[in-house]
This record gives sequence, C-alpha cells and structure tokens, in this order.
Amino acid sequence: MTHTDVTTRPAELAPCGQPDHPDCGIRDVLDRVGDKWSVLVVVELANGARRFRELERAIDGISQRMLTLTVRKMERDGLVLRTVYPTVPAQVDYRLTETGASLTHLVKALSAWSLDHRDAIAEARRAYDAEHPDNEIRRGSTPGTP
Amino acid sequence: MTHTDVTTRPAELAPCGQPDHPDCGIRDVLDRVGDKWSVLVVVELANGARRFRELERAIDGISQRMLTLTVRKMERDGLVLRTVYPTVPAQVDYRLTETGASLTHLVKALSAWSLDHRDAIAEARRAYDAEHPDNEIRRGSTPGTP
DNA sequence: CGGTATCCTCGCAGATACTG
DNA sequence: CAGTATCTGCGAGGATACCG
Repeated sequence: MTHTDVTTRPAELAPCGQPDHPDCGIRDVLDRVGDKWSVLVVVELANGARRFRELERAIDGISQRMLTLTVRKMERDGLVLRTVYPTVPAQVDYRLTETGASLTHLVKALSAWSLDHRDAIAEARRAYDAEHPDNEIRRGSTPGTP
Repeated sequence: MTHTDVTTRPAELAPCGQPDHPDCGIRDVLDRVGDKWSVLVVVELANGARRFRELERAIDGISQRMLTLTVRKMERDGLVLRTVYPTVPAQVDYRLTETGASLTHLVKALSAWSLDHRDAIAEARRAYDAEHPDNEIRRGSTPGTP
C-alpha cells in the first residue's frame, strides 16, 4: 500500500516520528540537508556555479574533506551537478540542479525567518538565563564560558 | 498571518559562510533547529500542546535525555512554552510560542519539498550508485537500523 | 509522570600528507 | 587545482539508574 495520500492537510501537519506512519518527509530532508555544510553549499551555489576552491573559500571553517563529502553526497542526491574540465590543473565546477535550485527557496525562507526572529530569540535567551542562572543548557550560545 | 514570503524571488542570497560578513542567519537557524529532534518537536506541537510523555511517544527513537535537552533548548530560545501543573504525579505540557509557531510554516515547506522531490532523489541515487559502484558515500541512506 | 545524573560508545569531523 | 587516504579526538547522543 503506497500511501501516496499527500492529502494536503490544510491546518495539520502529518505525523512524522512514527515508525508505522512512513513519516512526513522531514527526517529525509534533514538527513539530506540538515547539516550546515549542505545548506551553506546551497547558499553559495544559489548565486551561480562555483569551483571547488571557491566553495572552500566562501564557506568559512569547512575542511577540504567535509566539502568533498558534502558536495559528493549532494551530487549523489541529484542536488548539485559536478562538471570536470580536463584542463591541465584540473578544474571542476559545481552548480545546482533543478532539484537543488528548488532548495534555495527554502533556504531563503530559513534565512528570512532567522533574521526575523533573531533578536526575539536573543531576548528570550537572556530572560531564560536570568531566571535560570544555574542552568547549563547554554548549548549554541554564550561563547565566553569555558 | 503569513509573513515569510517563500514565493518571492528577490535577488541574491547574502553570503553566509564569511566571518567578516555577519552572515545571513542560516548558521543561526541551523544551530537552533538544525537537528532533527527540534524539528520533530515543532511538527508535533504544531498540532497542539503535548505532554512530555506524548512527545516522547510521538517522536520515535528519541531518548528521554534528548527530548529533555531539545525541549529545554527550545524553551530557552522562546520557541516553546513549558507549563507545569502541580498535580500529584507532576504534569507538564509544552506548546509552541508565537515564534515557535512561525516555524511550522517552514517545516511544512520542508516537508512539502521532501515529498515533492523524494523520488527524484531516490532515482538520482540509484543512477549515481550504478555509475559509481565502488564509491562508499552511502551516507544518509541504507536505512536498516533497528 | 517528568525529569536529572552518569557512564560509555561510535561516528563525525579536523588535521595532515600524498596524488593526478 | 581538486581531490583521496589515514589517524585521531571529541562530544553528541543512547542506555541506565535514580529522585520529587
């Protein structure tokens, strides 16, 4: 039985975490582009084709290895197209496929959301930290606490 | 209210990976909800308030620890609201805040994207694997994990 | 029920070195 | 330039046990 019933639930979101329900696809998409590197590659390539080095430089902090892995995985998933030019000092460029390009969409929405709620979140954090001074949940922020 | 204009194709995406550019917020948002658990919590809470146990049951595979951590982090970020009822066998429920609710939007878009491109990706994978039988990039697939 | 505290593992990711 | 290969660590996250 294929539950091809994408039944576009207007208000509700299909259950996702269940093993019996196949899931709403969230887990898939997160496994695919849930890591920051993939997303940042999409961001870079959203503005046009880039060569390996260009990507490496554009994405601060990524290691050669991770870039290779990321870009390979994305190639395999059909999100990026890899083109090798047999020049002397080998040249390769990457560009988004149709499928990959459709992601820029989501990435932009994500970016917009972040920008939109960034200070609300910062504020919420401050409030929380003020009320829970002992709490050590500080994952993802407050750098100066070694 | 829909405020995140997902459909507009404005211009270019701001550079993100740079240390000198502040960044487009992508890294922030990924640090915040980039992990699958957070997203799945959003998905569950999108359909209404849930108690701890309910969340735990709804999100298959999550450990108690991770649920606590995830939900705490989200509380701190002002994405979920935690309410404790001082009943005898303590009762707590979680619901999305305004900010958190604005995420359901993105999550739905993510879900839609996944559903929409799921088989294209599966196909791309098969094609890739056929052409690269030696390659061991199989990260993100080969589900057989009990 | 709704957590916290502890331990322990395994795999992701960084650094480094070598090749075509 | 554009990778591949290898070693290693570190820490996210699962399992378990125990409290209010």
